[in-house]
Amino acid sequence: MEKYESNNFIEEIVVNDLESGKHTDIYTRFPPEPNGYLHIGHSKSLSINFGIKEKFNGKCNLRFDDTNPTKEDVEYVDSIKEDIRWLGYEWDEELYASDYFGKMYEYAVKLIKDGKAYVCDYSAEQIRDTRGTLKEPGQESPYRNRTIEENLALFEGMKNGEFADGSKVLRAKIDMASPNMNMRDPVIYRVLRAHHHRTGDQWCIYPMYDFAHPISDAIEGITHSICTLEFEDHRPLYDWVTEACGFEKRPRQIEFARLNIKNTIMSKRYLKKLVDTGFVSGWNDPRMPTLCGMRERGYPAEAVKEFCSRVGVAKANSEVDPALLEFCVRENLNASADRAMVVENPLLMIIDNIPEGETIEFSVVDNPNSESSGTHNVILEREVYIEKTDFTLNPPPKYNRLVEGGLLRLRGAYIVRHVATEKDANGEPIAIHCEYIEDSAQGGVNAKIKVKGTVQWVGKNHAVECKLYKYDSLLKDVVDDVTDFNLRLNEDSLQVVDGAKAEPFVNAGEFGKAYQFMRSAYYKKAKVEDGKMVFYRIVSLKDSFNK
RNA sequence: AGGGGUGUCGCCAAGCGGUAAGGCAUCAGACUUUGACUCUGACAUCCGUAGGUUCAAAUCCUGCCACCCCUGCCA
Repeated sequence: MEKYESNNFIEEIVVNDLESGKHTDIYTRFPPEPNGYLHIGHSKSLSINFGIKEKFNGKCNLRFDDTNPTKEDVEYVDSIKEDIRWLGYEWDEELYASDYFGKMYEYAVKLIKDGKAYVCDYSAEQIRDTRGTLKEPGQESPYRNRTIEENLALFEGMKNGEFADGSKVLRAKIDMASPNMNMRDPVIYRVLRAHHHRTGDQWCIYPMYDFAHPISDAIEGITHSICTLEFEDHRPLYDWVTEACGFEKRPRQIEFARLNIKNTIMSKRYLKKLVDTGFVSGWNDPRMPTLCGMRERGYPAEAVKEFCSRVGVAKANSEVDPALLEFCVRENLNASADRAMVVENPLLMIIDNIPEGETIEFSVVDNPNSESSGTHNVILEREVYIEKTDFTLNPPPKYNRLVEGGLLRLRGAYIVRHVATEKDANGEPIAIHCEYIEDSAQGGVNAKIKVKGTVQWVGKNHAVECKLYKYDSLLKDVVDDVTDFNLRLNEDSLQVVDGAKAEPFVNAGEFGKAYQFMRSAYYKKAKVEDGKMVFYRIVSLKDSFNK
């Protein structure tokens, strides 16, 4: 038998079950309720469930937990499928809890016949009032000892629409004195006249999660039912249901700590509110921690998966540093993103020994970190822009860019020597004069001259102006008061981008591509706005100078 | 008459009685036609805490402390 090494406690359980012969085939499932979009937190569950499928050559179903029609919608099932595909996971079967409504009804009837469930006429309030408290036992319902025949007739009446919403429920007959609140005769079916996105108006009773989930798992032959920590208390009920229903092969529920990221909103309720109130443009707004938001922002799917893998799986509540996610994004983009030059705060540089109107073309690699990289041409001319911060009259210690009389390499082109500075009334530089050094381009005899620094630049007449959206993620403290969001949206309109790289951007097919703007950040081409290209910042580069 | 969980470096996380892996972050240095990347080095005498068992404990036992979850006809 193949030897497996487990990376976390869940995989360890799986390995043990394989080695002990308890299971020969592993089956997991990802069970979202279609009531919202998937966010980065879900990717951890995805990573665990599909990770086990892939690692142990097993199967994993996508099953929508659609037992509460009042909250669910097809819009959500479509988006969930799209996001899972984006991550590159392939589910074996696409199923819905609602597929089993018929079977679940039958199992409920079986429970009644076995004396393990009863119809209760209590109102929701009465049930609450008799449930007891954390420290005191509950009281048994007066309907608890109805005859099997009566229960059967009443339950069928519930199904047939003879009773008003909320007037009757089916309860499991377990133990009103249990210290576990979930075992105090939990409701397993309620009367609810709501249109279901799949079964329409066929049903007016719907099973509760605690009843539907274990049955769905068991029917599908799930071996390991992985969920989050808050369901630990439900495990006895989960086991009770599969046992009472008489399943031969009973799945094992395993719980792990959900993913939290420092300063990041993960609550579906808040995210929905942000969307509904129009504070963001939609679920896929690039500031959102949703998978589609991150996709829109330019995060590579592989980076998200790598992040989940680095976070690990355990049972301790934790908050992961968002820097880890950004690291994974940078790591991925560093290998894949083409480089482009951009100047955000331009300072005019006049290269005196290039005649007016003359241009010099240089070929530069798109991505020096990639062996299969293509090249593109950049055009040097008499007047170019460099970043304001790349020249200073008063260099601080360790400053290695341009100073008066100093040398500087224009990336991909020549080394230039500073000769003069034009200043405004306040003594601030408004333009600098330089001379390029002959034969200092790559391969030239003077190319090896040592210069302190290399900077990006754009030709004045060959640059394209675009817009940069420097989105920051929505911050948690921002939504503490939902009426007063501060969205941290910064829009910088700037002089940009070396023309050679910019031209093709207007072709639709080029959108979505990520670039590293030299010495600033990774950006993604997003759209055209007011005739200008719009870039979203994906993530910043590490910058040890600006610290 | 409460129950169920968790506590190992700033943030995650291995560890399963034999004397504290790894990653992120941080700091220092090297390299560099991106102050990026890469590379090198530093970074827990200590594992919530107090006792106990043992030749030996983060790992076993006992008490205590802290935090999380549970009183939906939500999932």
